[in-house]
Amino acid sequence: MVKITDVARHAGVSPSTVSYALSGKRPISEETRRRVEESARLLGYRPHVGARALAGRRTNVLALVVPLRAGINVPVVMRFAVSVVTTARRYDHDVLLLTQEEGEDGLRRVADSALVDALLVMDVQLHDPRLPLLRDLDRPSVMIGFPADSAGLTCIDLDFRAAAEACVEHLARLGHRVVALVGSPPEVYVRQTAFAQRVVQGFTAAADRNRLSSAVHPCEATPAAARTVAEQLLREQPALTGVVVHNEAVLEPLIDAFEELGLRVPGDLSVTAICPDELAENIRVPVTSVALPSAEVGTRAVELLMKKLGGTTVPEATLLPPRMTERASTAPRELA
Amino acid sequence: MVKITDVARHAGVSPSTVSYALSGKRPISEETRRRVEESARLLGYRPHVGARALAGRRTNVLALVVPLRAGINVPVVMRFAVSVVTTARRYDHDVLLLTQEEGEDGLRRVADSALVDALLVMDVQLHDPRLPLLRDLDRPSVMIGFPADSAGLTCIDLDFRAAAEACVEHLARLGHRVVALVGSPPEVYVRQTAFAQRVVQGFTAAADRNRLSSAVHPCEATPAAARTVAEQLLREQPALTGVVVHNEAVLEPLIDAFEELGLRVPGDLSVTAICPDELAENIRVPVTSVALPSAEVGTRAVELLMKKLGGTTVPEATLLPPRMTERASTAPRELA
DNA sequence: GTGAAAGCGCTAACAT
DNA sequence: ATGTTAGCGCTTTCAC
Repeated sequence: MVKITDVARHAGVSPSTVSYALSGKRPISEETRRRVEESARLLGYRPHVGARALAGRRTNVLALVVPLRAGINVPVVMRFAVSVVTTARRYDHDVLLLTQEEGEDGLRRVADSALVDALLVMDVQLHDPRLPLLRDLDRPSVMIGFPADSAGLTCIDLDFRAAAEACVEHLARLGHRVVALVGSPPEVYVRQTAFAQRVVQGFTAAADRNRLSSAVHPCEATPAAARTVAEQLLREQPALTGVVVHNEAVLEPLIDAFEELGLRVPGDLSVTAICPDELAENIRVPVTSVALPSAEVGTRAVELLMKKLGGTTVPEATLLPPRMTERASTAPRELA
Repeated sequence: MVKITDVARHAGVSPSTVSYALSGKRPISEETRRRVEESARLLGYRPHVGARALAGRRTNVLALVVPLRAGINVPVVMRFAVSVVTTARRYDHDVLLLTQEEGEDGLRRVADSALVDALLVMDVQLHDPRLPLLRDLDRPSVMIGFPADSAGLTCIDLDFRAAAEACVEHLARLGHRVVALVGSPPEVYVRQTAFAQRVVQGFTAAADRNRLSSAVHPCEATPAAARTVAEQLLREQPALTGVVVHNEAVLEPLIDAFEELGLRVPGDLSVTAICPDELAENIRVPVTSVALPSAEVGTRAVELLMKKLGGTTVPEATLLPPRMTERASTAPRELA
């Protein structure tokens, strides 16, 4: 293993000069800096992270806590994780993967043992048991999602309320007067996940504002449930012509079910969704949707964390504005 | 921060005794051990991993390299990753997440900087550029998948050849005489991923052994491609009654396509697959399948790594035997 | 602008 | 069975 003293000897300077030349934490003559960098490169020097952590109280490692519970969308989590790792690397940081299962103990463990400098927590619940811990921890953290009380925390997410409103406004502009929201599985609401509730709030508010008749239906993540909901919708709202779907798993089955029930999309029924673009684009009828920007959230979250590590204060709440793409699933209401 | 000297003072022993009592690396009187553990618990002592790594040359962190390229199945990767993290925790280890993108540099970086003790590499190619590095590294590693030459490496994977054979044997036993394999997207073969080729070999060998007429078709991961392949199959092998699918993305679309072309599954056509059980169970026609045991592979891979870290020699190759579950998609051939 | 030297908290070899 | 102590490789005063 090549260490800092090796580089120092090779460059003809002292170890501390190597350290400073490489970190830039104090002025070094251009000439020395060059020689040191050259030597480090030549010898393939990699600072021992343990030693660095011990002396400098920095590991350059971030913790990422991923959920693995029912109702979460795996590709979304994965995309998010990859974007976190990629962005972290741009800031010369690595990422330690923790599962939700480890809970508060896991967070405390990696923080107290100085394994990580900062934490990124996904899938935050309205009354998340980890919040007090995260507030107290001496290490900065960023949460993906919003709890009921986000004071003292840094949170980021898609503006789900605005996303739902955008969907409804779009349908209203197309002349639709009776709309429904097909939402997440019931357990998501029971768990009190903020984003699901915000979608409902945005949906309802926008529907009321536009004087639309509206209804909300949670839906299990199975094709059978989609079919059931479709039938129920037509029974309870016979004049229904606009649907907002916030449930990746049933988007396609739902459209199938509607068509099997004799409704053409978008001829008889306009469908919009809040889902990853990738999904919206690749189903039989490409769906007008508000994107779930997992990659962007990941990038932004890491950037927030880096600012906090650097001592900069960052806004407590970051809401990413919805971005809607019109596709083949929405059309003006056909007047009977 | 509470450190080992704090615990030592509290327990009335020396720091080294605390270290030994906690690690069990030398005999400690029952009485002392108990006192030390009690003090550690009471004070909430967490060894500083940096200090431990520096002194003990062990970080208790594993690197996991995940693929993120075209043609890989995201939920499978995620399930695998979660099982790796969970198993690693059972051995008191954490997991650092690396992306394939970082390539050899990434591996060298985390190894040289003593960030990790060992490496787990997914999605190994037949002629993987990382192999020489992994052979040379002073740190143990385990690969998921098999390269062309696995000498000197530790590899583990489902026995894909046996899996394909099991599918064909199953069809043969049911009386089918003309069979086809719908395989991975062409790029997977071009990349020379071993498992795809082994499936082809197993399929062909078993078909020949049973004197079945057979054909192999790569297939893009889109419903349109599935449709095209289905049509092509019926055109080129009009007597086709058995299909093996090794391509998660098109399993359901393919069955849909066959039925739209007038073939009932399993009435006219028996379908088997090599895919995650979760997928096989949850499509319209539950499919007889050989499971893709991502979670088991993850667990076993970590166990192998732990043995290697402990100095035990482990077999170079571990092939998990296929496990087939019969479902609704296969039936005896109807004699016309 | 650069160097010398004191630790950071832990483990393990060396004592007893 | 336990204690003493010398580092592990780095960062960061403190000195010049």
